[in-house]
Order: sequence, then structure tokens, then C-alpha cells
Amino acid sequence: MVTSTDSESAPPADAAEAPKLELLGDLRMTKQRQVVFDVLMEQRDHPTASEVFMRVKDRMPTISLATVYNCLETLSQCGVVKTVNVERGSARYCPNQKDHAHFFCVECGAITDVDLGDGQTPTSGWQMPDGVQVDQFEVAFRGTCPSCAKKNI
Amino acid sequence: MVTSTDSESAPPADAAEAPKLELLGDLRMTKQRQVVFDVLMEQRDHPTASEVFMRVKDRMPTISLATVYNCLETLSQCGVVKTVNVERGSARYCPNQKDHAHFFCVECGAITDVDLGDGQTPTSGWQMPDGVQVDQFEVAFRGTCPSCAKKNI
DNA sequence: AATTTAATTAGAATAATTCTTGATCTCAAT
DNA sequence: ATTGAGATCAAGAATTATTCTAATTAAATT
Repeated sequence: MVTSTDSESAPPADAAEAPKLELLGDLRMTKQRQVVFDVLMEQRDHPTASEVFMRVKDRMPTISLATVYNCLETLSQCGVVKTVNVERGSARYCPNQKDHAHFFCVECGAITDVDLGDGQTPTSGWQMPDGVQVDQFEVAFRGTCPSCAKKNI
Repeated sequence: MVTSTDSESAPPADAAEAPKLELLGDLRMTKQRQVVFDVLMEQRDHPTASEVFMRVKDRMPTISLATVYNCLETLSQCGVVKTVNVERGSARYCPNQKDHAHFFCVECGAITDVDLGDGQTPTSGWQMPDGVQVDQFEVAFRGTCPSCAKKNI
């Protein structure tokens, strides 16, 4: 990881540019994995596993929560989904394949994708110890979003 | 938050420069809070709440795990302790009051503090949406540390 | 079609954290 | 010193997210 990609900037909340699902090794593209991924792409609001479960159930009523967890784990390991930890409690999931960070509004709970600046990498600005190999990163900002800031005046 | 501080760079594993404990509002500096903080300062290996509990128990056998959680929460809210989430599972705690990130070695589990570069802020390099107010951040890098990388040759 | 391996399901189990309640402590004002 | 109010603590119960287990089903391969 830790490579800048190009293309679309923070998608307008909902959008479906369907990145190709490339799984690794012996992993199979199953109906369940596809539906879990589709659901993430269609409503990009960083749902929890339970929220994904509820959405997936509508079109695949027999799926189990454990499977949703398994699918999210698999997709995450394949780099096609990102796990987001902005709060203690439930992890959230995001199909944005670019290197990006998250901003969490402590007032309304909204999560926004934050893009890297041009020519920046996730380790830019940090004094990484010599010789470490960085494979993944997670950057979370917490604070107040513009619309909540207004309400607080 | 999101202000660069100066002084000491990544402390040599263990060190005790005793930052002053300033609590907010009606909060009181109790024996329990002080001991929890002392323990974090004396062995700076990013312990979990349970590990802190075990260490604190040695010098205050009557303390309860719930109190350790409460103390860590309080110290964290006062900005004197940082909560570190590098893995799912237990949160870890760190008394480094500077703005800093963490590097987690997936091989050996070691956690290293990573300093900001000179003149950098936590949001440097990121295209923060206009008007957001950032109060906190958490940056975690995952990968392989130099000594584990050697073993893998 | 048979075989092999991976994936799914349902529910049980685990583990971290939070909550609840009553007792205790601190501080400040009487 | 006494009292009252609010903060904190302790112990254990409760909650909740996630992982594990074992049996079944599905997918790919021969």
C-alpha cells in the first residue's frame, strides 16, 4: 500500500464507479461478497457491519451476520474495502480504494473521506523510523463539521 | 489540539519527564488517577487497560479495573494521555503529550511513536474540507519493523 | 459427475468496555 | 469541627462487537 492513486476525488456521497473486484489467491468471488461490496458502493456512508447486514438482507434474506463479517474481512484484506475506526465501538466500512483519511464529526456522527494532497503520501510529514516497511495506514480526524459548527453559534 | 509542540523526541522507550497533570473543570487529581498516569510514564510500551490494571495493582491493590478504565478515560479527555487503536481488540494507552502517530509491527506487535516532521501539523498533506474544525486526530501505520524485516530474509 | 477445497450458516463463545448501585471521599461553606 | 453537595470509587452485572465452531452448501477442477 502507501501508494497514491489518481481518479475521482471524494465521491459525492453516493456514486457507483464499480472498481473491479480482484480477489487474491484461492479466494472466490461469491454472491455474498459481491452483494456486500455492491451495498457498500451504493450508499457510501461508512456503515457498520450490522448496517451492512441489514442492507444486504433486503436482497439476500438468507445471509448471516457472520458471513457479512467474513466478507468485509476478506474484501478488506484484498484492499478493496477499507476498515474505519473513528470511534470505539463498531468498525465501519468504506469502498474508497484511494489512499484517504476520515473526518468524523463528533456532533452529528458524519464521516467524510479526506483526500491526500497532490504529491503527498500517507507518511509525508512524519519522521518514520529508518527501515520500517509501511503496508497500511489509518488516519482519522475528529472535530466539528461546518454545518454543526454553525448550529453551535 | 492539532498544534505542534517541541521538546524531547521519541523518548528512549522508558523515561519519565513527568508532564504536569492539569485536569479540567471539576475534575480532581486523585491517587488512582495519579498512579495510573505514573504507571504509563514509567513503562512506555503502550499497555492495554488490563495491563495498566495489573501494574497499578502492585502499588494499589484495592483498585478496580473499572476505575482504571475511568482514569484512562478521564486522562484521555484532559489530553494528558492518548488512546491508541492499532488493532481491533484492546485499546492501548500512551502518555506522550506531543502530537504523534504510531507504527505497529504486525510481526512482533511492537508499537513505536512517530514524530511529526519539522513545521508539520497533523493535517499537513491532507485536503481537509473547508470549514471543518479538527480537535483530535489518530494516525496509525502498520507494517514490519526493521528487526522483524531482517528475520524474514 | 465426482472430487476437492473454499465459503456459508446459525448459534455459541469470547473479550473488551460500559453501566449500575451504593459507599466513600473531597471541598467548601457554615 | 460539621454538614452538604458533588465527584469518585469499587464490585459485579450487563452490554456489545466480534470471533469461533461445526455442519452444510457452493464453486472450481478433474
